[in-house]
Amino acid sequence: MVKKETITEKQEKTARYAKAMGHPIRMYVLELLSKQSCCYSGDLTEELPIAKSTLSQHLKELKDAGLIQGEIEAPRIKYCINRENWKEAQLLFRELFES
Amino acid sequence: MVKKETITEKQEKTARYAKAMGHPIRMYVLELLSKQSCCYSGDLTEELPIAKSTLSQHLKELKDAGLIQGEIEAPRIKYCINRENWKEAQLLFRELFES
DNA sequence: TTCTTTGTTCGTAATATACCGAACAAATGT
DNA sequence: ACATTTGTTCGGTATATTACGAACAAAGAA
Repeated sequence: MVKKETITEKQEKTARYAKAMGHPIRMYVLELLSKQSCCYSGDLTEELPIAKSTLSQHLKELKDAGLIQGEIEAPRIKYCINRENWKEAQLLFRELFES
Repeated sequence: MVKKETITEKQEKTARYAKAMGHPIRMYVLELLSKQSCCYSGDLTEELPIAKSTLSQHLKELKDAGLIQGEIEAPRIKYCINRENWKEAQLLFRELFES
């Protein structure tokens, strides 16, 4: 199975991370979580000028992209950076910029 | 004029760059241009599996985001990285990941 | 059990993105 | 002047994104 791909898997992956980071709200969340350990989405709802359902969607996108992870800490959910993928993204972007 | 902003200008800017990078085609172009000096869009049309009009739109987005710049070299247009903004983006992402 | 808290999912609407081919514009070549 | 090359813009369509409030689900508190 010969695939003549012009776009590499790495580029696809980097683009996927970039897309997830491509919104101010999500950037805000990522920066917050990368600095402090974790947070609850309730905290974010208070700080941010959006409905909780909207925030939920943004968090889902970040989760789907693998950049954050949620841990149930009833009755709330504690969100943290997904350190493994965060590191991967860090590396991908570093490679992109340092080339 | 007191503005209670939760999202910083820096985060907006980083998100804008990230959004522009959030597509495989655009990531391909950015990586190519960051490595070599410049290229012509005709070269890209041959390599990439998209119509030239579609490519033109992607290039426009990268230009609007300030990541690349086009220089007329008739009858073609030579595209290069916008080094100044590329550096800014590099810095913004480095700060994001290193915090 | 019933109420409250917390966050997701649903339904919906407005806007944005991605893509194509056709038409167009600008400049060079014949 | 006319044809060719190169890339943008236009018109259209399909899909994705962003946003909201309402409804829902899960789990602890009264």
